[in-house]
Amino acid sequence: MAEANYPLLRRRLFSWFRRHQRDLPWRHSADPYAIWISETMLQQTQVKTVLPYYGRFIDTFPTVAALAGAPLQKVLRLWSGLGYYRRAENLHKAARQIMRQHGGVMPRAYDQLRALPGIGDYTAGALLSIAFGESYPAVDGNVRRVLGRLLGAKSNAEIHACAAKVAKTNQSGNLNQALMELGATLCTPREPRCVDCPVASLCLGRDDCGRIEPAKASTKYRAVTWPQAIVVYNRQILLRRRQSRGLLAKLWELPGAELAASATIAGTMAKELRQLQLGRAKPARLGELRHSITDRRILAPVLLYRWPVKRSAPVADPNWRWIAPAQLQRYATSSLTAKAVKLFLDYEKSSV
DNA sequence: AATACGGGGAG
DNA sequence: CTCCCAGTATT
Repeated sequence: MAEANYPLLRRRLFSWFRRHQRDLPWRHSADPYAIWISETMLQQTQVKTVLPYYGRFIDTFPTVAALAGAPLQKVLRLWSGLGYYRRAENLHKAARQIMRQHGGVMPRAYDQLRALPGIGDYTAGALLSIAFGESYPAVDGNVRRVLGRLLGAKSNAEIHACAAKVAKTNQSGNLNQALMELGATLCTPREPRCVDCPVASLCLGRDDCGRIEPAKASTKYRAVTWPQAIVVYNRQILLRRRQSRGLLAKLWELPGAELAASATIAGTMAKELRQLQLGRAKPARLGELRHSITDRRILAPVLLYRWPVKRSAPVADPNWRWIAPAQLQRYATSSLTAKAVKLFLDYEKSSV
């Protein structure tokens, strides 16, 4: 790792960022709470995906107190489709902790921020620098890549040292954002646009990023079949709530399950719908969805079951509920559930 | 150090 | 289709 002209680097980054930064809603706010929400939504999630969620969330929960006072299900509902739902649970939990321990005011000390669930090293640095104007690095995937190419920083320690030097200024929030913005718009993982880069003349990896790019770990995917049951009775469909831990915790979903090895769709659905006593009802197959959840590549056949009208009081379990399909958006669900219900509604519309 | 945890978009 | 990404918490 070579020495760098940090003052020049900071000047170039800052003036480029001032001129070329994207106009994003959270950049209009100086409220640490709003910045916290945006940084949490942006964890492992692209700007374009976050955009429709951010304003809605801030409007509904404008303050720490509003978030802390809301029921978790309402928070999860506003998070539906954004993924990594633990982030929403942690936000809710952290808001309540801030009410208890900090009088409802976002703490501005590193250790206090790190003690909040869902705030790790990156988010703590982002809040300290962007929201509180402290000279603190914020190292995310973009910064890691940018500094790797720009300065040849390889190890974690090197990258942090470089990031800290870049941020060693009273504009650390803007400098940190400039590094991230550069990584998101120009210094992209593939096909970086070095011709437009404000620091290309200082860059060790210019036009040679391929060789400076760290080796990427081989990702392994699992092919999964996960049937989705639309059980219809009296224009309503059946929804159930998932368990409190693990994948899609506490979200509502259509009955169904990941097929175990060597299991069949029919056998799995018979088990999942056992308490409904549908007998040997043969479902109609409305179509197939493809969806990804973390490492799973899901193939989801959507199956339509008609509830036998004569049976009464179908489901007593409070974690199962009949709903009108149009009411789905009142429930916290994953995108897979939303896609399956949409498929059903489109099917109904076309078959009338 | 590995693994779990969503989802959409790029190419 | 494969690969990637504005991370954190758990094991």
